[in-house]
Amino acid sequence: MNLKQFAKELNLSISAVSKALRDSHEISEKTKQMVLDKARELNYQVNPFASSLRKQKSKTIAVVIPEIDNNFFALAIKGVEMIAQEKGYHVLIYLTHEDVQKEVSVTKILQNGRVDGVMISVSSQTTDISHLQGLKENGIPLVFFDRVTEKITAPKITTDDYNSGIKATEHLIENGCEKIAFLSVSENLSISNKRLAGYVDTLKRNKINYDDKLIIRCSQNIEENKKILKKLLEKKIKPDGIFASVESLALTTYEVCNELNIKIPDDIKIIGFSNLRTASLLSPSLSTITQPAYEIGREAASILFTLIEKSGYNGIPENTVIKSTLTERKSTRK
Amino acid sequence: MNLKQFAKELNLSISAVSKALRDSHEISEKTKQMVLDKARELNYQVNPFASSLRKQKSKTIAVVIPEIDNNFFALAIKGVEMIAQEKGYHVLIYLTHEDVQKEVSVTKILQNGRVDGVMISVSSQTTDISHLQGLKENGIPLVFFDRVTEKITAPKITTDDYNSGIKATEHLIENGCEKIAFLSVSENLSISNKRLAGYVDTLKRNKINYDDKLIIRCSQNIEENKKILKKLLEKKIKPDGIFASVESLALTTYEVCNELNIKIPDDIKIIGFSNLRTASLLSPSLSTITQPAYEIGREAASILFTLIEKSGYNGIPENTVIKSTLTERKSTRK
DNA sequence: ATTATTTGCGAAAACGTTTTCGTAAATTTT
DNA sequence: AAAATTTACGAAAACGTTTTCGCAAATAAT
Repeated sequence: MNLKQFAKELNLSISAVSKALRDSHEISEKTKQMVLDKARELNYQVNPFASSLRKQKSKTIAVVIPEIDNNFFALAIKGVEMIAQEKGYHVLIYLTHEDVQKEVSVTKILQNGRVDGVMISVSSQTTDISHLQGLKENGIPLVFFDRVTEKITAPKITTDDYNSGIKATEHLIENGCEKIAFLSVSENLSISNKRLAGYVDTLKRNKINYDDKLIIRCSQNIEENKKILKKLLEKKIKPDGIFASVESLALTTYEVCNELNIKIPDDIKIIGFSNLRTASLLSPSLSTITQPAYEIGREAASILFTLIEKSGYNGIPENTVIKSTLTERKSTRK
Repeated sequence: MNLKQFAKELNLSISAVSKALRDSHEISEKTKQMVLDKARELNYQVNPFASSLRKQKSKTIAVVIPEIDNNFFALAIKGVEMIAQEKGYHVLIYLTHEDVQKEVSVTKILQNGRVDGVMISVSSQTTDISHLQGLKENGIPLVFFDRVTEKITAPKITTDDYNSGIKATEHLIENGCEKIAFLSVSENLSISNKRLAGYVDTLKRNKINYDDKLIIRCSQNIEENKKILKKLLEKKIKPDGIFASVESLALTTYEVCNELNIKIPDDIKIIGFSNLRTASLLSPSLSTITQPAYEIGREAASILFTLIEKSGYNGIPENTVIKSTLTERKSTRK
């Protein structure tokens, strides 16, 4: 069913029907009503491709994320989708699996106008950002969330990572830790580095000397990380505190401690970034820094939509920071 | 950058360039190479809307799910996205939040050809399925996964829910339970009913008399469920075993047991469907039926793509069942 | 050396909208 | 009552592809 047939049914012109459907003032109320009624009767839906082609607008955004089986990103998407649905937008999902190559190929594909805007949380391997610059050059609005990069000017929605790094480290120190390991995923991830900076500065302020053997670079692979952590925890001078900069690493630490029979929190205390509902049900319950993932998704989407709809509008802050919260549980108890 | 400008640069016709890009045999190898080189140089990308409009194909599928902050669905999407990326398809996500109305409006929107196919896991409130029938009538291939409905003919990918219901119930009985509650989310959800049927039949086979006060209908709301479960567990004749038919209910049970100081597994044993990585880290570790979510996503996507690409092909089974696995942990220990 | 066939390309017609512009008829203003 | 304006609609030109046809030139077959 297309406009041509539709128009014929009503003995109207294609343009009249089109205008009526878009509630144009050029069409009388009477015919508008007639058209609307007929549209309902025929279950007429405009062809999105014809419409997008003509209007040069897709009413679609893309969300590019490194992984989805991670409550943080799942919740962020939930937030995005909520706003998108309100605004009548469609949401395309692309997973990069932490692979820059995939990130590059995805952004290339998105340059052709398929989407009106892009939200991205960069992969942990991303250093060169020319592919993202490419999007901007093609006039496609871009918003970063959580995993941002300083190298490009665009709205960025994050949590207070530096501050959270401080809070987590202070929390461990207050509970008696003196030798705190920082588990990181990548040296070129802004969130990792900011959290690390908070950790380093807090050690300094507490006159604990910084030992770079305690900055543990982990990988994306759980089994590999287990090996790395086993090596760390089997040392005779093993750390007495662990600050996991991402959820997965906190869990891996738990698993390794179980295997090595290391008691949390007696032998070692753990705090980690996490959005797990089960944090409080773990054995022992896990002290966490929780990011407001859903709100981040909503906020990022809102900003993207104003970017799309009010091009030229200058009131959008480059950085939006939403605070995360520290929840103290048994894994850090004295 | 469009074909017209592109063609002018090479002093070729639009059609020649278009054909060259699609590797047509009508074009000589020499000019094909020239066109391909130029395409790379100019970073030419075909306009997806013009192409879709002309070809009546969108290279896009939709995934409609009730929620995303649930590891099962997150993993399923991961599987779908993997296959889609291999096949060069795009993936649109729609969340219904267990709301039929949203499901109906989403499927209406999808009827206009925006997507080449739809994958859906129906909301727990869905009973009338005319909106899904509508998709089929519009010639849009449809595949169900996990939450299927018998009322419509279409490929369905599920786990062996009936069998899993049996396994879980038997496991509880073997470990000494005699009064097993079944926590259900919805009376009109096939998975819920099949799991329930397995439970009922197993009780019968073990000569345990069935008590319909032990079939607990829960809601989507965590707080409400807490109230319901508290009421159940505060009874003097409270159950000695819980079979949670979805992940969220197992966790709520844990939370309520903590609040009421009921000891798992001594006072009550729990088994639940779940894809949580943290199942083994809970206190106590949770015995689970784990569904191969990722594989379900992959399989459902694969089937959808053959449906799309080989229309008329009859070799697709109406039902594909992928087994789930029972993992025994401490929450059901004797 | 003709005729038949193949090769390589271009013109033009879709695909289904949206939007500009033109223009009768209806209405308002002088 | 004539002129000016407004109202309500239609014709037609985009939007950027893909694909069918047509047709020269090149090659192959007689």
